[in-house]
Amino acid sequence: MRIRDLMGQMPLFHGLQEQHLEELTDIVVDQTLGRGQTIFSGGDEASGFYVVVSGKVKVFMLSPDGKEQILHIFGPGEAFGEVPMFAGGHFPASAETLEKSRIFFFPRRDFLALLHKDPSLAVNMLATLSRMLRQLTRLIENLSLKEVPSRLAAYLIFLSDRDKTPEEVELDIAKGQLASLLGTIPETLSRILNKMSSQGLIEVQGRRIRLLDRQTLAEMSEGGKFLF
Amino acid sequence: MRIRDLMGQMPLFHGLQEQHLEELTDIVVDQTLGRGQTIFSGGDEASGFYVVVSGKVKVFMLSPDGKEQILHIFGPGEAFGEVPMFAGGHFPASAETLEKSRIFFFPRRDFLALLHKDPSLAVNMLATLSRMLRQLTRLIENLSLKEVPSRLAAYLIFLSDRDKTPEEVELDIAKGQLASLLGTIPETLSRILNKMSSQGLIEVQGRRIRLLDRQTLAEMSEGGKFLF
DNA sequence: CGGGTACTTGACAATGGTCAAGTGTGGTGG
DNA sequence: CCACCACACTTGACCATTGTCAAGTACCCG
Repeated sequence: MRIRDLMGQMPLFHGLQEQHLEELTDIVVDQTLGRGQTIFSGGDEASGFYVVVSGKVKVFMLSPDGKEQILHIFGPGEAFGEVPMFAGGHFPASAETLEKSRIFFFPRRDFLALLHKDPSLAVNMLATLSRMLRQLTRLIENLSLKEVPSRLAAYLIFLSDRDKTPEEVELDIAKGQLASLLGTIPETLSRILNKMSSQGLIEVQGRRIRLLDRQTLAEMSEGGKFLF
Repeated sequence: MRIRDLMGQMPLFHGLQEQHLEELTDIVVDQTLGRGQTIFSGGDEASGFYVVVSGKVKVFMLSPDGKEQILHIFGPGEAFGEVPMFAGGHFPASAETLEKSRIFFFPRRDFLALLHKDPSLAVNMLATLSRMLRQLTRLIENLSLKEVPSRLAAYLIFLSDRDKTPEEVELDIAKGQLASLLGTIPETLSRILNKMSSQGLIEVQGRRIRLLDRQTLAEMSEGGKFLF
């Protein structure tokens, strides 16, 4: 598929003038990375931002002693690494592929020029950043105000809603990565999955999780402290 | 002071065309609120966003059982509540004055129209949102990857840098609010202040805190930059 | 089939939150 | 000017949640 058409499908570039889309295709850098490749590291000088074409990219931070907190996992059509474009010059977090991924890179200079020319591009970008702010707000809410079981319940409900599979979900990331996304460690996640199973809330078979009591899971995810 | 001049000083409106600044003065709603007044609550429908002219506003979330997590405290010249302007229609968090404050409110409709007309306004807004993203990223890093003493140390160092008072800082918010900003509760904060005192790191006299061992505090905070 | 990674399980420790009871302290009204 | 009240903060005893360390098991890929 042509680069031009791929970009036309990305929300970030919706409603752009044809001429500007063409200009973008001229400045974009197309790259394909294997699984587990580093795209940038926290603190790195930034010279542009990225969009996922295919695959999955995690954006995360590391504590001094190595614990990882995933901020977000980006899939096809989603942009990441925009913050240094507009504030400061370095990345506040790190990015790495979770699987073989195709990535578009947009150099800062050229992109900023285009931003000033096409207001819809700027407004799209504002929408993108706002969604990320909302997202991070939720993450903070979860980390600070809820316990791990609530976060897990919320994630399961979220997955089942997203994939429209009310009674069963399939994790699209490894359990260890899920732990990091939920702000905990694999051991704790494992124990909680176990506990939920023995309480008849779920049934775990590898990455497939059956939601036996969606009702209770939904209540837990609201944050109320229940039986644990 | 004239509204026009006040707005001219706000980073958000820097570099705007004179004509557009004038238009803004026509749509702005000027209001003054006493201490502890609610500006909006999480989940509320949003019809615009806000800028602090004077005073202090906290943006925060509440857990179902009442624990509060402050996301950020906004001072003069800072904008808040922009997320629903561009993504979804409701506020993800709540806002309340910490002291008597003067606030400008910008209605969504008129502001969006202006955004499409003046690219520098859009770019300023991108910068504002990006800074907030960076900030929330740090908050998440702290909540998830550091313990409370580290967060406190980082906050003290941050304050002393910000106010350029290397050996002593004056808290500009109540200790209870500081606890909520650091993702903990007053009791825990109190104990940690105590511990740091007995370790000879600091000396506490009400809201005045003497930094006796800046070196160690800096090491504890690991990385330093904190942006509350 | 072998080797490494991912995951699980157990015993333990510690961080931080809960509850309850003080101790200021500032502001207001008598 | 002082007494009092409300509110912010402190302190102590306790314990729940979660992380650490150390093995052990399952499972996928070559």
